[in-house]
Amino acid sequence: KEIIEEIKELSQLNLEDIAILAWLIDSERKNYNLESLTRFFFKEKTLSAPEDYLGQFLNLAEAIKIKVSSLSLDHIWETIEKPLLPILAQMEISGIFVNKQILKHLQEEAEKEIKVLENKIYQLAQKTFNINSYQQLAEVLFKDLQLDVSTLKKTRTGKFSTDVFELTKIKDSHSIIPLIIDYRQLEKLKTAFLDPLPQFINEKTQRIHTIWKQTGTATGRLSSEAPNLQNIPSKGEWGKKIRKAFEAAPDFSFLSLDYSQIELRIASHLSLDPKMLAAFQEDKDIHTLTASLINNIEEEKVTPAMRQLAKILNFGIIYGMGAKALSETAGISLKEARKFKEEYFHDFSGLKNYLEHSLEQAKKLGYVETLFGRKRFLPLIGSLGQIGRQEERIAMNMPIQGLAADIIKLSMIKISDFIKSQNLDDEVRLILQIHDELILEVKSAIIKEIAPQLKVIMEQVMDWEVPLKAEITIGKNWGELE
DNA sequence: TCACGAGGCCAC
DNA sequence: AAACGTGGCCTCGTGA
Ligand SMILES: Nc1nc2c(ncn2[C@H]2C[C@H](O)[C@@H](COP(=O)(O)OP(=O)(O)OP(=O)(O)O)O2)c(=O)[nH]1
Ligand SMILES: [Mn+2]
Ligand SMILES: [Mn+2]
Repeated sequence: KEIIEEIKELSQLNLEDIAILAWLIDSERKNYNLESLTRFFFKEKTLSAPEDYLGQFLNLAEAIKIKVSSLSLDHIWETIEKPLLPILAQMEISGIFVNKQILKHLQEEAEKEIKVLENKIYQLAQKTFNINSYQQLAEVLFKDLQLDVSTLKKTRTGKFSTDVFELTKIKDSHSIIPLIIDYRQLEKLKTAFLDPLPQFINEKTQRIHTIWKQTGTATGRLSSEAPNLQNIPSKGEWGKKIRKAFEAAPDFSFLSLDYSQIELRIASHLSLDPKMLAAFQEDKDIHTLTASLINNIEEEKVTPAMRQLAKILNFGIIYGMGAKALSETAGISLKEARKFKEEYFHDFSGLKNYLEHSLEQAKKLGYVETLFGRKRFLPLIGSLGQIGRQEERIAMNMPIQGLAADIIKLSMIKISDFIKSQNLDDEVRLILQIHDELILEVKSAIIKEIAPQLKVIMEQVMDWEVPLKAEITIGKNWGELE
């Protein structure tokens, strides 16, 4: 501890700062602790004797500073990551209230439903087995019940896949299949959310305090762990039920602001694609447009589920999805998928050119970067085969996903400054960041007045031709935002 | 008892 | 599962 304090004073950096700087240099590492960083930056040496630690750490901090500035990463550090750090620390301290009784109730409800499904499955299988074991499940389906395997994909280790997509393909061949699909979903919600979440509730605060990881991704996004609050279920009846357990404090409400079609808007700005820019100038919704084209219906008839699927298609196509995957995801023929992609990039030819430009830059320089200079190195991009191809897709994705991350981080900083400047610390708190969405806890009495101001901050953060748009929703709990 | 890969699935 | 990408975390099976 003493040593750490000394390091702080001498280098003007603390351990967290060093980790973040190292992450800016090399964003794909698992680990940014001092041991592994020392090994990385002074390749031949390992940690020396304890009495040399201080000197070694100072050397490390110095080496990292030099590297940061040679890669021009100072800007992103000074303007984004450094001011963000205390904001994340405050968000951890704030936490979010979770209603234990609701969770417990849902847990029991899920358990009952799971038991019922379990028994029906055993009956149809005429034996009991562990449904959670896909090996045992595959044996029951394909040996005992003799279900047709001819259409089924194999996993990469050569076994028959039993994932939802494959099960759905054969769902009409036996009444056990739909039950297994339902079982899987409920079991997932129970084991991944309902069971563990109560454990994370802090006794003193009755709130969950996630860990916000500032060095957790290769693109600049945040991640959240213990528990991950960025993947709480949102779809369907159960998603809503679970989110309802996250409640605003008495006299407070949740305010959510989610950027509309964010990576598409960013892509239009970066590519200057005339059609895509025009679409956003006219406040069009490209996810909805894609849904209407795929389903052959009017945009007014597009359901939320259809729009969600179209979202996957839009980003999938942009980031290099193949025609085969497109056809299966969209539920269209291979021929139609090929045609859809062709027309997509014909319509958005400026986008296509931009993506190719990203690829060229990556091949030439060995890295890609965002508008703010956040970098991701791609040492294998020239190589033949699967890994080379994968890095090509990364090269197309990172400058866009990474810029989206830069943008929302800037918004967080501006919103935090706004809260401070207006002396609203007791009335407005940042609670969650979910990649392109901020959730705040705001005194109900002033929320109507605050919401549009925060919306403006988020929408004006970039000063671009293409409008950024943030959608406001408000509610007493996370499941009932309107 | 623990660590790890595989398979799987939740979110953006 | 796949020529979309970014994560975290669950269970199972296996091997120390
Ligand atoms: N590559 C990829 N990126 C995704 C996917 N889903 C979400 N994202 C990224 C791109 C989105 O712009 C961003 C935010 O997700 P949202 O669910 O908020 O979607 P988006 O903002 O596009 O539409 P929205 O108007 O908010 O419904 O996350 C996906 O399936 N693939
Ligand atoms: Mn969005
Ligand atoms: Mn979102």
